[in-house]
Amino acid sequence: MYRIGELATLCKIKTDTLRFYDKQGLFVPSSRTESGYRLYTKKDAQRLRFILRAKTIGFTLVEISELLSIELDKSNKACADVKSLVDLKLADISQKIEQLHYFKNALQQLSSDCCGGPESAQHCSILEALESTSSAKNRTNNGHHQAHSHATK
Amino acid sequence: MYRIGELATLCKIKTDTLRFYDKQGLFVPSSRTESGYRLYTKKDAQRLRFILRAKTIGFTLVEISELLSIELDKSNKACADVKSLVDLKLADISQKIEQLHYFKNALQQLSSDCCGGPESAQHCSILEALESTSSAKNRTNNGHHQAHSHATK
DNA sequence: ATAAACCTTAGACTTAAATCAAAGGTAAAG
DNA sequence: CTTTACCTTTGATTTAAGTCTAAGGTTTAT
Ligand SMILES: [Zn+2]
Ligand SMILES: [Zn+2]
Ligand SMILES: [Zn+2]
Ligand SMILES: [Zn+2]
Repeated sequence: MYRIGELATLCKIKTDTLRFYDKQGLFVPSSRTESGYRLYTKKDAQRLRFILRAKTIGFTLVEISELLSIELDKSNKACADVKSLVDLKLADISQKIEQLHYFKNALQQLSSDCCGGPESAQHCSILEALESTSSAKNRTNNGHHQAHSHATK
Repeated sequence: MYRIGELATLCKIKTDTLRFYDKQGLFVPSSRTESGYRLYTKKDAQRLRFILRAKTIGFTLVEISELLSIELDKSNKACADVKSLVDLKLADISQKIEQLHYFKNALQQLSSDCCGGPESAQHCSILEALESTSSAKNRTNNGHHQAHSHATK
């Protein structure tokens, strides 16, 4: 059983945040002491870690709530409902990953095309890199130094 | 040459947003009419699309500015500068992707364990997993339908 | 000539997710 | 017994990225 301060330091967040989550109904301690102290179990801590992970990945608190709150309604919900919600998020994430990959490829192309030397970067273009990855353009010449003149002065 | 309203509708954003970006120095029209109307070229539009794409991926406007400043400044920058900045962003992105993958896997695990049927979610594996968040649970039995009674009634 | 689109500055409001502070307590630990 | 941790409520402030409104004016299009 953790008390609010313990859990907070354990998860590197503020007690304020935990009280905030509590008030929002997002993360309610599974019990209280007689005197009202919040008591969190290890399971609570795991749930919190789940929440925090979800957060760092870009889920909003509302979305996280949604996921967690199906739990409360579960006798009225079908497996289909639950699964579809998860699958929606899954599609979301997949798309984001895809877009990030697209970006990453473009930047990687740019980086590998760039000699990294002290000369002017006139011909290094992020926009062009992104354009070219989107349209699979003429990447025939062997990269940057063909386009660059500075390397072969 | 687009005027602010044209570009806005073209990219499905508000003119307000464009003026905002202008004021922030993030996205300045490449010219103005004599009378002061903003004029955007096709290149501007391209730049804007870049910005919007970057935004949906989760870059902040500041980060996007950084990315673009590489572009604007490039004649004053050396290849080394460009490359190091790009590589920094690359690391960023890679980390983001990694995190997203982590979460995707978690969701996929949940999703694939659920029958997705019309029955009560009372014993839905997804909810059970969220309840306990013990991701490494007894995954020995072949998943959801062992736990469920509804599938084999 | 009138409406629609644009210009400016300036400030208020919004949402999300906190964070901070203050007031006025109770409980737990050394 | 006193300090520290906790409780409550309320309200202010923060950051990001806009959005909205208003006032007062100019330009463009029909
Ligand atoms: Zn280069
Ligand atoms: Zn070079
Ligand atoms: Zn099922
Ligand atoms: Zn299920």
